[in-house]
Amino acid sequence: MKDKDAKALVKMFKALSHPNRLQLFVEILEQSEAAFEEGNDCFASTIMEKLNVGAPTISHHLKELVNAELISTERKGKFLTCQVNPEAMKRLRGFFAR
Amino acid sequence: MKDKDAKALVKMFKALSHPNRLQLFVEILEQSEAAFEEGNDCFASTIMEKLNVGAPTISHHLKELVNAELISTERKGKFLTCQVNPEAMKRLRGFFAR
DNA sequence: TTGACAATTCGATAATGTTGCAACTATCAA
DNA sequence: TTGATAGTTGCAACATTATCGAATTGTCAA
Repeated sequence: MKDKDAKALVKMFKALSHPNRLQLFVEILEQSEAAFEEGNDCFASTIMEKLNVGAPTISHHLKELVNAELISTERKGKFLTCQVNPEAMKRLRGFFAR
Repeated sequence: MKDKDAKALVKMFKALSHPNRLQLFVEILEQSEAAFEEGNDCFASTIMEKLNVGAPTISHHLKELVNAELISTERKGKFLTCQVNPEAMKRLRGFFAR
C-alpha cells in the first residue's frame, strides 16, 4: 500500500472517528440519498438541529470532513449544502473489500 | 442508524485513524491473507520490526485494535499471533456499501 | 440601510491521545 | 535454575483535539 494512500485513509478515518462527526457524515449520507430521490438539498443548519452542539463546532467538524475529502460543500445563498464525495466512498469500499 | 452501531464504528475508525495503527492493521491484513495461503502465522514481533516504534507502543496499539474488535490475538508460546476479525470487515463493508 | 439569520474565525480551556522509559510477567532453551 | 526473548503495565511528558463564547463576515428580506 502506497504511503499517499495510507495518509488519505488515515485522514478519512480520523474524520469519522468522533461521534459527532460520524453522525454528521451519516446525516449527509442519508440526506444525500433523499436529495437524489426528491431533489432536495442537505443543509448544514438542518443537520445542526439534530446534533447537540453549537454552530462553531459544526463548522469546525464540517471543515474536517471536507479536508478529508469525504464530503464537499457549496454555498447556496445564506445556506451551506453538503454532498458526499463518491470518490471517497469508492476508495473506502476498496479498502475493505478483502 | 442505531446508537450502538455508531459507537462500534467510531471505535473502529478511531483505531484506524493513526498512521502506526493503520499500518499495523494493514500488515495483519496482508499477513492474514498470506497465512491463509501458506499456513503461516502473523506474529506481533515480525510486525514490530517494520514499524519504527518501541514494543510498548506496539502493545498499546494492538490493544486498541483488539478493543475495537478489528482483530483478535492469540498467544502461541512466546509469541503473539494476530488475526483480522472477519465480522469487523463485514460490518465496515456494509457501512460503505451505499 | 437595517435587522435577522447562517456560518466562520479566533482564542482559551479542558479533555484525549501518543510515546517511551523502567520495571514487570511469561515462555522457552540450555 | 538461569539467561534470553516477547510482550505488558504504570507512569509521565508531550502533542493533539474538542468545545464554546465572543466577535466577525456574508446573505437575504423588508
